[in-house]
Amino acid sequence: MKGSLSPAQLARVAERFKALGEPARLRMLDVLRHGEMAVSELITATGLGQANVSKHLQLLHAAGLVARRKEGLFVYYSLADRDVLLLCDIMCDRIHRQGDADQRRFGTGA
Amino acid sequence: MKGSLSPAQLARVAERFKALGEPARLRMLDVLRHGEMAVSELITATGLGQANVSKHLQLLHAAGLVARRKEGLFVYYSLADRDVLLLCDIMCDRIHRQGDADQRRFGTGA
DNA sequence: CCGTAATATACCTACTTAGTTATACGGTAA
DNA sequence: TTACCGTATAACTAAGTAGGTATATTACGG
Repeated sequence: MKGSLSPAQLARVAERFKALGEPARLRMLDVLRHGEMAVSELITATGLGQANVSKHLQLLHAAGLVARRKEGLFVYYSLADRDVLLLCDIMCDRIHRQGDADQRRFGTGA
Repeated sequence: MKGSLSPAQLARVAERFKALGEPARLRMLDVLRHGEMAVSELITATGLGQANVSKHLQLLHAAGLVARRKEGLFVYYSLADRDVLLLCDIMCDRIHRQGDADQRRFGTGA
């Protein structure tokens, strides 16, 4: 029930959705589906720059979407909980269902 | 399965999450839970400016989150489908569950 | 036709942010 | 200690965007 949310809570909900509203971050979360991963692995897996990945991870962590674990030189990140994937899957379902209906606004891809 | 999404589809998923990542738009969607509503009603209900509401509605419509219906001078907007609320409720659930744990980053609320 | 109401859009300003490069921090190994 | 590796952060640029005011568009009533 969204009506029971204070403005601060509303802002937190928005913060989290906004964190999901970036293709690079969605890709990182998708990569993390395979399990806990160090920053350097995410860099390799996504092809993004090191500083960029680090910043995205800070943001995802602040939004409570990923968890951190330090071990020596490495910092391992993982999905905070299964809701993260649940949200993504619901949204992806919509994409698949609407499919071609949406493509007209994008051409055939790219 | 996010892995099956093309870059274009990934961008669409991000577009939709981003559309949800704004408190003003979340409020508008929340208001629309009561049913179809004209722009002027949304302006009154949210207290936002007319041009601002109109722009937010265009964005929500482009993201496929709301539906439009014209009738004379009025344009009625409504939630595109129940997934919109489902997503919000899942996210709100997280907020409620994590509750105080998150508040420490925000003080007692603004 | 003209005036008016409801909505959309153009334009502007201030703010946010993705991405980059360079550098700082923290931990390890020699 | 010094050198090095993994990660974080600072500083900057460029692009996006929320919000406002003013104007355009559309549809109705007179």
